[in-house]
Amino acid sequence: MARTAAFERDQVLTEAMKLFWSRGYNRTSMRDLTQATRLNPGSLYAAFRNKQGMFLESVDLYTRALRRETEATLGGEGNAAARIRRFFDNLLDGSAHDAENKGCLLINTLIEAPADEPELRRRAGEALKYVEGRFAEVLDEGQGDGSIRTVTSPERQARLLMTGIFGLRVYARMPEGREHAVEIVDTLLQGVIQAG
Amino acid sequence: MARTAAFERDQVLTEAMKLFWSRGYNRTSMRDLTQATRLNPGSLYAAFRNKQGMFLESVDLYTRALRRETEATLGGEGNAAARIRRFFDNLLDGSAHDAENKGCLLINTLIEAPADEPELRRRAGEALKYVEGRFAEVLDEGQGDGSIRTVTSPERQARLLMTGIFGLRVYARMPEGREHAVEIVDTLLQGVIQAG
DNA sequence: GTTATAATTGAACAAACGTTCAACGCACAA
DNA sequence: TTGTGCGTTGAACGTTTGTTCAATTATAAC
Repeated sequence: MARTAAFERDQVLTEAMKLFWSRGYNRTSMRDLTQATRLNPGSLYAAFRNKQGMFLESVDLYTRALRRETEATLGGEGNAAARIRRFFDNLLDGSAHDAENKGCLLINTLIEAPADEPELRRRAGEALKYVEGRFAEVLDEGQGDGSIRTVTSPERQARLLMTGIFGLRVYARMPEGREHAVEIVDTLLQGVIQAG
Repeated sequence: MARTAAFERDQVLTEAMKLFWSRGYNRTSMRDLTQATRLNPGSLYAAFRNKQGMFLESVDLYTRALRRETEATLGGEGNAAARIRRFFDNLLDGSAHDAENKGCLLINTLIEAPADEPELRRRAGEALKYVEGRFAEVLDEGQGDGSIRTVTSPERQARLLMTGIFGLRVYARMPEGREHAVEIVDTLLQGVIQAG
């Protein structure tokens, strides 16, 4: 019936996502996106409607990757404390290898997205809420198996850990901030993981 | 000798700062700034060199206010724990009255400022480092008077509290995030303030 | 009042922005 | 082989961006 698309949608979105991630939404121009994807404006607009459409799908792509990573660390072997430890070790590892210091796309979006574009915030927030929910589940399990402190509810602990992650990503942007990342995580987890 | 300026510099900067604060650097245009300040482009450029100059001075203005607030809460009456509590109560109060949910200009800048403009990050980071330093002093005092836990060094505790503040400002951007602000602060301070 | 100096004005600039669209090209169904 | 439908092309659009500057106005010093 018709001509077939000459590009891989996810491949294009990956390039777009990398740009949005390192430069933010506002500082990423359509010109940048056409160059990075090697697609002409018309093709991009046909496939993604407009710049915001590209961004939303980029965020979705990022979110899927985040969920995979979350399952890979919070799921699997070990007791609850060990798995949470694994999640944070993975976070620290990623941050240490982030030469550009891009941080987390969702958190950046939460801060950068304008108040009059609530859809962006909503999506980013929702994706992060998922991580919080998984934290709460694992913490609850940990309060059962004795690896997690029981002075505070799993939900409150989950919110504290999320706050810790958010704070870490901001702290990492300060001069020499990343040098303290490991230590901050240790202090944070001390308050949640059962000593001994 | 010459004509005198017809505007109050700090008054103009206050308007500029409010704009940068609520809309961010990139989404605030020179046109917005001329309208808000009722000054023509030429006057603004004569007084502040360019847009970045206006922003830097706006950040300075904000920083001065932050320092005053920090002294007003961390200084003054009460033991160390009470003063830190006062700082966070003030933070929560300000956040609750922030109808636009603007958050903190310095933290927003740390996230929004591009990697190729390190001066912005440097200044914002420095201003926040000052607060961290004051935290460390008060915490050290508190470890002496028994109001602050001694399991962790004051410097580490200070970094944890800063991370908590940063995290709170991100958490506040999530849907319904602000509803948990008070509770998150409580959980955070539990780990630092001596129980009893 | 005159003059020197600086502040103010606002139109105008080039560049960059997001977006559109008529023309063209390719692949599939018939 | 041909026709149809959709993907592709890239020049061009109208705005908006940050910034400049010659002309004008106001003030302080004399």
